[in-house]
Amino acid sequence: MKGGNTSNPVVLYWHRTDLRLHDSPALHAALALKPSIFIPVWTWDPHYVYRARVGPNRWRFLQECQADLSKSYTKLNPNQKLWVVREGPQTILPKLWKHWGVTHLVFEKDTDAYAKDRDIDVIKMAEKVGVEVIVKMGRTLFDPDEVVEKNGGKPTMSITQLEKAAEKINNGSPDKPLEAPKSIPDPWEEDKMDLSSLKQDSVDHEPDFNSEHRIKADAQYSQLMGPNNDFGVPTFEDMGMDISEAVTPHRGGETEALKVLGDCIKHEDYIGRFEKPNTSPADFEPQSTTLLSPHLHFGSLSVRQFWWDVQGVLAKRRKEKKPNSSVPTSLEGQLLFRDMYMAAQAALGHEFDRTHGNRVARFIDWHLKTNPAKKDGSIDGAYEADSQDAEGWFQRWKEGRTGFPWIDALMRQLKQEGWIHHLGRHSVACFLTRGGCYVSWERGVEVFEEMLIDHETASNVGNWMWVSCTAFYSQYYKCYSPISFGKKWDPEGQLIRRYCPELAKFDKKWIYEPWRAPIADQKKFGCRVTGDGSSSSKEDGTEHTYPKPMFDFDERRQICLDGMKHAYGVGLYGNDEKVKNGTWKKEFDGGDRAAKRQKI
DNA sequence: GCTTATGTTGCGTAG
DNA sequence: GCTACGCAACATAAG
Repeated sequence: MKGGNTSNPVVLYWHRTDLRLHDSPALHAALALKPSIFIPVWTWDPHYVYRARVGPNRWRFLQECQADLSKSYTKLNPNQKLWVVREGPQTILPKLWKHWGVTHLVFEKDTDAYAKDRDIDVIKMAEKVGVEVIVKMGRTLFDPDEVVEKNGGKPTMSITQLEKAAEKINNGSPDKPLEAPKSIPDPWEEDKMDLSSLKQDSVDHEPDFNSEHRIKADAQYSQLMGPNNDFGVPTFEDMGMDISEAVTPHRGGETEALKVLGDCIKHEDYIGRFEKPNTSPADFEPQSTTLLSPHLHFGSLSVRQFWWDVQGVLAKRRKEKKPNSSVPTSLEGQLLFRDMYMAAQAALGHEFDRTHGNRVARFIDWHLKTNPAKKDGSIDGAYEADSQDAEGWFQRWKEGRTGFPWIDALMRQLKQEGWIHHLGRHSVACFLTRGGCYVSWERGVEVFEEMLIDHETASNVGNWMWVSCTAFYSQYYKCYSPISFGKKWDPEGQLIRRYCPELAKFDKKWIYEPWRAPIADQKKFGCRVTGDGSSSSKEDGTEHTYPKPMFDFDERRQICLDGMKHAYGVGLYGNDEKVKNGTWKKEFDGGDRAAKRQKI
């Protein structure tokens, strides 16, 4: 790679998945160039804005991360901030290189399949015009590509595989965190920073996966430098969205992330004895886990900082002869799972997030399967509407009106707060797929993608495949019950009372199964169990209603179990020819099994 | 190639 | 409140 003017480097730092100053190997490398000019940018990419499913809560979290980072830059240098430009990186970056006389482009490595393609394009363009590119890994404990290589080129399908691969990289020890910079060089003077003379490339507003959240036309791309021409962080106003819809109590930003981490680390007993299966999915205020996952997603917290802070506590406890929990249920184990999914994603690329063509995804004759990719390899998100029942169940699941209070409370918590406990995710995911609705895990992935503030493609897709027994895990006969699983953690039904307030007065005897309460009791508790929970089914008057269960769970569990057993017996995977050409149906009684399943 | 143990986190029932 | 076990039984790694 030919460098530009290396004696006076003009460094463009491209923030993406690293909204922080602490422990950023890429930022460290950028500043090590001793830039004469340093410009940290964020490209407000139409691909993410329109083609990723993002709900109001995650937009808000992202904006808080951007605003906090911008403020931190300004604190170190009053001339600095995060410079947000409104255009796709593939078109705006070459214009910026030219306009600002950039010699070096520096960014953190990404594992996402779309991001990888995008970065390859950008690197090629940079090389063409003599801009030197520096890419550093910093998003995971270990470089996912290196993990894959040490795993024999195969996706990591168990935590043991991940650990063994990590052992070969650095004796299983991630790099130590780097200090945040103490100073930041200047950008160009105001006149040269101004981009008014640049022509903005046209932006494809359609399809807009997030249109349902827009209350008016958006003006995100009205000006390259934003509506105030100040490179400011986009607002809900710009996006045509209503900020009052973003009701999550969880706050974004590096400052907040480091504060939460610091508070967690102080509780040494909690850190040392942490076992995920023993943390309650029903706890709120405070939650039973750290809530640091959204910060890991946006990079407002470095995962290696988290890892080594935890290691510090564990070492201290070992010295004090206090017991520590172990992988995989410990806190370290949770972070290793994240790396495991990242490496699986890195190995599989575009195959990873769908069934079709996926070599590790079992083929199961789910309802509402994603349609196969078009000839050009693209998928438009459409799915096969093979069952009206399943479509209805899917909508009721999504909206939290299945008639099973434990499921509905969790789905409403998810929608309101953008976060639910991992075991709560298991519970609702099992219910949608192999333990209730027999709907494809691909539908669940999309709903979580939209709603979760900590949405990480690798972990989200990986966990959906896990829980649906599509990959990673295969004991489909172990099924979460929407009644007894919640009861075990929360016999009083506090979570249900909070998120399904219409049931708040129910006796604990009925709170998980309100349809079984005698009518007289329902009247006494001020809530009738009737209808399907849709707005049209609600009776007028002051009395509350809660929907009847949408099916008999025990019956559905049996039907699902039978379906899974058959699919496992057939043994097809997503990359099988029969899956690709549709002849899989012959193995599933000519495609009749789905029809039979509905009639039961 | 065989057997055996293990695998992030289940449920329902019996004692 | 706790533990043990049947459930119906897969994939993978280790020996």
